[in-house]
Amino acid sequence: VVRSLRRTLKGVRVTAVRCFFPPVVAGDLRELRGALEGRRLQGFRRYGKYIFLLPEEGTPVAIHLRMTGQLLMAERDRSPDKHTHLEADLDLPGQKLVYRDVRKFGRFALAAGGVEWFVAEKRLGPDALTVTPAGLREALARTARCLKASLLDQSVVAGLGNIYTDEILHRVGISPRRPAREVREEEIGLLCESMREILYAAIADSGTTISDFVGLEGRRGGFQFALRVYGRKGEPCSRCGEPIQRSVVAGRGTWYCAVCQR
DNA sequence: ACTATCCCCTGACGGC
DNA sequence: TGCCGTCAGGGGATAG
Repeated sequence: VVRSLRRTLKGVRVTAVRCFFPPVVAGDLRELRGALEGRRLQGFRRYGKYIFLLPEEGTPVAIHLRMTGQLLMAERDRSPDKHTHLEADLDLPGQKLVYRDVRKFGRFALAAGGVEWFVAEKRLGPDALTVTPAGLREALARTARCLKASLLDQSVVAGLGNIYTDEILHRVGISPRRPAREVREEEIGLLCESMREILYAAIADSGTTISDFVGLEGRRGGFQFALRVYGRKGEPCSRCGEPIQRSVVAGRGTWYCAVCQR
């Protein structure tokens, strides 16, 4: 999404912001409008699951899509549907930026002290694309939780959700139930590599669409067809052929191979 | 201090 | 056909 925002909206000015569902803005809507209206969007960043819009000389805007949030380019004269909660008019002829969210979990917030401040405030750990074994080792060593619960904890590593965590654990051959502190040194290195491999492959495929995710142009991702375990209960493991299992780990549906993952 | 659980919210789906 | 219960999951709040 951030890559698309850069291609489409770099240097574009926001001319007006309309909100149709106030809770989508965490904080004051007037302040959000103040941060965006009349300003050019000069940059876009991502940290973990957060997207940051960086207006010229202004306060960054943090966006979390949660489960079903969508940022979309739309025609200016198109009227908002029941799931559209926020719109930004742009100085692009005939276009606007739309935020839709069926389940209303997603949020816009002001990062008043800047991106780094926001990341610290939210207690986010190292980003999953740049985390080093040293950075992961410490967090895993001092917890009593299982590995899957730790990887889903955004203060341990920022950016992994349920789907990618299952895929990463299958790729490195570790059980989601393994106590985090019992993950060996060389396995921590493999975990870090695997995060990058899975996430970059998913990005190259424009994301994973189980139900709602679409990119800025409204197109579904393609990585759901490359998933090895998530949602594939009973299908043969891509590595050993044994049926994929499903159970609940860390309160989440969890798919894994009981033979390959120990 | 750390961990587990509940809750938000809507649509899809299964059972009757 | 329609009604009801359950499930999906990110993260904040709350309980233990």
